[in-house]
Amino acid sequence: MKVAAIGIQEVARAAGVSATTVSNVINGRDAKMRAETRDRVISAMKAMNYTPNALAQQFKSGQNKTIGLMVPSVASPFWGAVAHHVERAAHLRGYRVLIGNTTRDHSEEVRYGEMLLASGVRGVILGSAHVPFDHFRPLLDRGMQLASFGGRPAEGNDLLGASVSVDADLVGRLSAMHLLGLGHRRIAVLTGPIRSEAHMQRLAGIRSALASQGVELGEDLIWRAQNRGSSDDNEGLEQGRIGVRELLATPEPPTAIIAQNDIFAIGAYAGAADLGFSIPRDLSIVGFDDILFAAVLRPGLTTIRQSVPDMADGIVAVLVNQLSGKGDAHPHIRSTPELIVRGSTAPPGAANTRLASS
Amino acid sequence: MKVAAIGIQEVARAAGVSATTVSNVINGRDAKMRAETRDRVISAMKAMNYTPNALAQQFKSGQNKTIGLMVPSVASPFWGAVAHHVERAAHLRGYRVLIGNTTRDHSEEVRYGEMLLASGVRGVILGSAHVPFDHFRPLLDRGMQLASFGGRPAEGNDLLGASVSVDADLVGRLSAMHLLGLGHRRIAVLTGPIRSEAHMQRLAGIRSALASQGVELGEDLIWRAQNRGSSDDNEGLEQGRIGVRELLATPEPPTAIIAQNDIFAIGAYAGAADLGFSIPRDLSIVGFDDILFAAVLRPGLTTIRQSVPDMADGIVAVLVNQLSGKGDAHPHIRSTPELIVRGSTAPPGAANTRLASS
DNA sequence: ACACCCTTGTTTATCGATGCACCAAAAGCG
DNA sequence: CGCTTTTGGTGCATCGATAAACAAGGGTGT
Repeated sequence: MKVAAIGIQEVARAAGVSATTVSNVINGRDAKMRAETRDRVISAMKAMNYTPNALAQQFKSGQNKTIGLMVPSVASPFWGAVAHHVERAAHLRGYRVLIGNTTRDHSEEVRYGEMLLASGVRGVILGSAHVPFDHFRPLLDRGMQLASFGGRPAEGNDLLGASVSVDADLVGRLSAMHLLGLGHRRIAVLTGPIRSEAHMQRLAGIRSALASQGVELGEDLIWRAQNRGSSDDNEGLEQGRIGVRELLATPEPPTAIIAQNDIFAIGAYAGAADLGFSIPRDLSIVGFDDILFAAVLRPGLTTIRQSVPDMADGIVAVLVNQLSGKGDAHPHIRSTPELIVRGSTAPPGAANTRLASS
Repeated sequence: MKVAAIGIQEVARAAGVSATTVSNVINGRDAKMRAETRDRVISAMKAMNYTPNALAQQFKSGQNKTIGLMVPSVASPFWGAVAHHVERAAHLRGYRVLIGNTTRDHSEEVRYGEMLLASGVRGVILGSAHVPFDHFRPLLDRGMQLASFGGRPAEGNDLLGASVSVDADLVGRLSAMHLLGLGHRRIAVLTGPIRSEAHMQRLAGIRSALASQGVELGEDLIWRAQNRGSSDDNEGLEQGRIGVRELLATPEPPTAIIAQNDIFAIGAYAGAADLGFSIPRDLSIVGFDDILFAAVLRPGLTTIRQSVPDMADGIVAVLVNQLSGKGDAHPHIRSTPELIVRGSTAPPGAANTRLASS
């Protein structure tokens, strides 16, 4: 069963030096030996096809070149893309990525965090930050570095090592301004049960943009999904569908909808179609994230893009930096959102005439 | 910098026993001690909030409760879903999952495999199996177990520890039979550059189903994407779009298309729309995988579902079994595909009359 | 009464890489 | 020439958990 492991000892023997010298070669401490000796060791390593046992290195150093990534679900297009780019960025820096689907469940998050800590992982990137982070405090006390992708809570800043997020207020403004510019006045918001800081800020951005045109966002125009158990982020599809149907069934339905994200927006497409509403003629929809499918839908989804590759690379860079001890205290990377106009938004049309049908 | 680690020694001291006894408690060797002693140790562990250092355990045993997962890209809806369910299944069995995006590149696969091996990972699940597997032989020789998700090459069976795949021949048959049943006779195939065994079998299934009705699948009706560099599995979208346009621009365009997977199929929706073809009136489309979006598209995508949760759970179960030394030699799990009929397929319509427009 | 075994532990060696203390030989130096 | 310093290494302890070998006390069969 046991595989014949080629260790540093065997290499040392083959090269006629001590294990320490081989170790020095591996770690590039060239000043510690003659060039001739180093070459001899290197060729011995090559000949034996030797790779240092990473497990032993990590064990000895206590440092683990691995970062943990917690996302609601990698099956979600958005978080899947995040995972992809985080892995790429980490790989580039010699780090591995352990992935965990936590379905936004606090106890899952903690369990997974414990496992990571026990495995020597000291840096974790947290997708979809929850407010508050208090359940992570025990982990942090034991030396874990926490980085957040997509939000930083107003309170509990001290818990977070680093974070990257899009300017949520601006996201809200961009979506609202775009719709206002098209002439919409009755604008609804379709959102999930998540109450993160980012969500609040986005809502605030929407509100202030609307207010600048004298439009108010009444509570009746905010549809919030109920939280139901296994939030694997794809149920947004169904929630968006339900939400838009309820919004459109009101006496005075909105002419435009700002969706929590593209998944909700795509659900909204289906919900609107269920009621015979045509997009964008009867209803304009703005999403968020710009997932791959946004461009392929018919009509194309107007959405606010967050640059996942940049954000992923940024947060990984900062986290890796911190893990090697040279980071700032609490860096925050702010990414700029971008409005992508496609076919799902247009000036308000004949929505009122269609109302009777429902 | 160094975090005060609570080790087995500290617990032993606190409980007034030896480290070995604590180890025995951890590993449930209850017969080795009195119940009273065990309880004392357990409460000491609780009091000190002790977790065994997984790194040390792995280092000692050489066994690593981690499995590697190589997929073309987790950003792809299908592989994202696979990653999700593999992670769940592994987590359930106490395993972690290291993820790697290999973009179907051989040297990336090998590099990642080397990294895994150095980290003590002995079991790897390979998404989208490439033929042949020879580049993995050096890894296998050093004790790595390879499992394949989605295909098993005809040759090189000995390299593969385990595999799970859908009955590809049946997939082909199901798609073709469905279209034949609707009355289609001119059926095209839209496929990527990948030449895996599964693809061959699927094509064979299509061919034999068509042949049973006296229909032939000419080479002019098989559109193959060119391979271009970074195959991150989402370019299928663009490829499907291009492919369908080329197919529809021929003198005698097909009335139905079988796409390599749902991504290609969605691309085909866009391509058909580009040319003014309406689905399913002018063109029927059958996909493969049944990704989440298949149900949300307008019209819904008729597709062949592979049960990702079952397959993921199956392959993880087998692999974990093998890693603990009690597995069969080369088990293969075969999953049954299922035809999901939605709105993208219908009897052939007025396609010929539209032909002039292009 | 003596050999033998079972229970309930303890001591010791080990996995592979690494940091620290140490040391022999060569080189500099007044 | 006797002294220190530099060069180019070697040997040993160590990280935390664990398997193997061993031991002390008590019962048991003959």
